Amino acid sequence: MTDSTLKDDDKLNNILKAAQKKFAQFGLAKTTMNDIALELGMGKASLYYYFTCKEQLFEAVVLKEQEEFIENINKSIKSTDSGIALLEVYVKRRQVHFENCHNLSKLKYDSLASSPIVCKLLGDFYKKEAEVVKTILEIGVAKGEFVEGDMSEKADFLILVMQGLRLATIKRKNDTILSKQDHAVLTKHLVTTVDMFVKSIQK
Amino acid sequence: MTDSTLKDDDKLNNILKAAQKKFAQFGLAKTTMNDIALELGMGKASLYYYFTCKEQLFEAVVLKEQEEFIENINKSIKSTDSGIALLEVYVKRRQVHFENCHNLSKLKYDSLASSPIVCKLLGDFYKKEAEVVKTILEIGVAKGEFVEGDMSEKADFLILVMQGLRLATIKRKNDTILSKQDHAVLTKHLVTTVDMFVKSIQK
DNA sequence: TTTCGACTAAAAAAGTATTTTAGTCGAAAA
DNA sequence: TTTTCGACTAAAATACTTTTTTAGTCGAAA
Repeated sequence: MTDSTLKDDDKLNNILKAAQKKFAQFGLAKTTMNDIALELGMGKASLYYYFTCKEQLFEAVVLKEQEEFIENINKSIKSTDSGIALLEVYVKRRQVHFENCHNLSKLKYDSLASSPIVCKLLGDFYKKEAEVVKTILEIGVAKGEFVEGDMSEKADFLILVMQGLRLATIKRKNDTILSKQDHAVLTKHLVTTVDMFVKSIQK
Repeated sequence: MTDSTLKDDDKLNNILKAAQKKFAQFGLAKTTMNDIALELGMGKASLYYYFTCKEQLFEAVVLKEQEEFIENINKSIKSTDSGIALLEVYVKRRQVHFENCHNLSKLKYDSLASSPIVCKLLGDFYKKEAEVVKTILEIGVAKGEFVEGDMSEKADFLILVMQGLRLATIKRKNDTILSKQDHAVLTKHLVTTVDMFVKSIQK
């Protein structure tokens, strides 16, 4: 790797970080390319040297967030060999991820919340999650913790319920951003759900 | 009860039915008092003889829907004495209710979806449901089916999960109205959830 | 007691003018 | 050659204005 490539990566990373900050602050629709350029102290036109359009930049930010989360879980998968323990880790890490940097989840009331790019990113995230949970469940089966069966279907179901708990919690709070306390309560409910789920597939 | 009271009730019922039909068709915001009057073949002004405002009429429609559902469940409670069986009945009846006549659930994209009256009605429904589910769970405890504990909390949790499943299902369908098939899949997920829940509190 | 035509005030909708913003391009730094 | 940016445009968002629709009233009539 040459020096110039390193510098390129650094520059790109700075842009992504600035964009992430602004998108998290204002949402996709209300963040302008100028906002991001200003944050970086550079001209707006320069951004277009790195990204062809605003949506591509947003996509890159979200993809980075998603990858960090998934990699994080994958590390745990390598170092833990209990399906039950992994599910516990998973649900808690997931919560931290949503609480801290999930730019997608902040788009609830963004006018672009159901734009093609956002839908695609949400769908992709769900697929990645389903894959990871399926892997965890299969580890549990291999270790003799869980009964055998269609783990793909069970993973989908668990994720659906977790997504639902988040949505229902937000709705009950009149669609406002969840407070620290709300997140804590949601975490408790999620853990209860996972416990219940584990019990239902446990040998 | 006199003849005239009967006639009054009949008239009121007709208005409620017409209003229910129109609200289900267009939602709260897009249904005009004229639409409802036209449906009844009467003048708009006459409606104001029975209801002081549009919101009061809507409230009456939703309250009627809610009462029908709750009464329906209460009948089953009187004729069944197994908590497990009652939960199964409950989840299925609930689905039928949402599928057929839940005017509140059709307001997702209504501009008045978060108006005070709608919020109040949703909150009231949740409280009524929580009460009913708590009663069911307590029957289960009394019959020795379920372990003892805070049944109020457990009822809240179960309802939260059920609400969540519905919301998550709708969201995955890009916030469109659920088809018959979608409802069937949702019902399956709800039943699975209740089974899981029962297993987790079973003696 | 119940119905409704005629009315008003307020809100929604449609239409228009103005401003902002995404994205381009060519020239100039680096 | 790679990167930056000022100046520009077309399109979209916003602000503003006018027109239409609608909730709700009232007095008269059935």
